[in-house]
Amino acid sequence: MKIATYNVNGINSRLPVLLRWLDESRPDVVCLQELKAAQERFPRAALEAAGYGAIWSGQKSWNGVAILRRGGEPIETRRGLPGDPDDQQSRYIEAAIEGVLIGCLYLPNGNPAPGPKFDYKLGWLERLTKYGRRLLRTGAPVVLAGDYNVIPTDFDVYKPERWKDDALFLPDSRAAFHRLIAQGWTDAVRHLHANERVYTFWDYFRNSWARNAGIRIDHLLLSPALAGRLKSAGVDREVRGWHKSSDHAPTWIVLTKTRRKRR
DNA sequence: ATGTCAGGTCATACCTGA
Repeated sequence: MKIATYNVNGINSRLPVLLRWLDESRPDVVCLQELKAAQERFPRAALEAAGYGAIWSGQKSWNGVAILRRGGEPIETRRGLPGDPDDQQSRYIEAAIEGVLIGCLYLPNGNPAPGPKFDYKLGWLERLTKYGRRLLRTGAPVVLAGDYNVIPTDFDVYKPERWKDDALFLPDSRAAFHRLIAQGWTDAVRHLHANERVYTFWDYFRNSWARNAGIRIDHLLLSPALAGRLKSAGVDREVRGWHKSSDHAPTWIVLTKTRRKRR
């Protein structure tokens, strides 16, 4: 089973890129972030024609998350992260697909820091950590996939000095992310590519893509029940170079099938 | 400090968020 996460940065304006990538990469499950589309403006028909069922949580102008499933409909298990009933931003949606619980998240950017946006980011990360503990206690196979807006280490950024005051790289953000990981999650891409430079985002400024001035902020975290099934992981970085591409590239894992029980 | 996008609007020129 191939599971991908992709911050599309506007699903309607990037639709040709998304459809081309789905056709070429054929993931079984896709977590999308930054739809930037109201609920009724989600391109359901185009995705259905491409062979994908979908659930989504839209929002006008900003945010928005979706889960796609090839050849069927995802079974929705949750929408919205618990812990703050006043949070109106569409940043979390979850589904059960072929025995795996798929959490799709778009963590707040948090800039400028310090400030209310940074506080919101740290609060969101704390809520995610609390919820993550709940998920782990169930013992279920879980993937938490999405745009975390956190650069975990110096090795995940082309030039750490440039990002030292950024909300994606500040010590508070990294410490909170590492507390989440320390619960027992496996950072799938880093686990299989421990000594490789891997980036998932290249911003539109400063010719970043051509210079490979990237950062790694899109992550797939696996619960212990799933870590043993991790077969491969990677980034479809060429997609970032396509015409009218998002500033992120699709990031994916492949899980081995569950072994059939003997009778 | 700069720079590039997309969405949105008291719209064809700015603002915001990223």
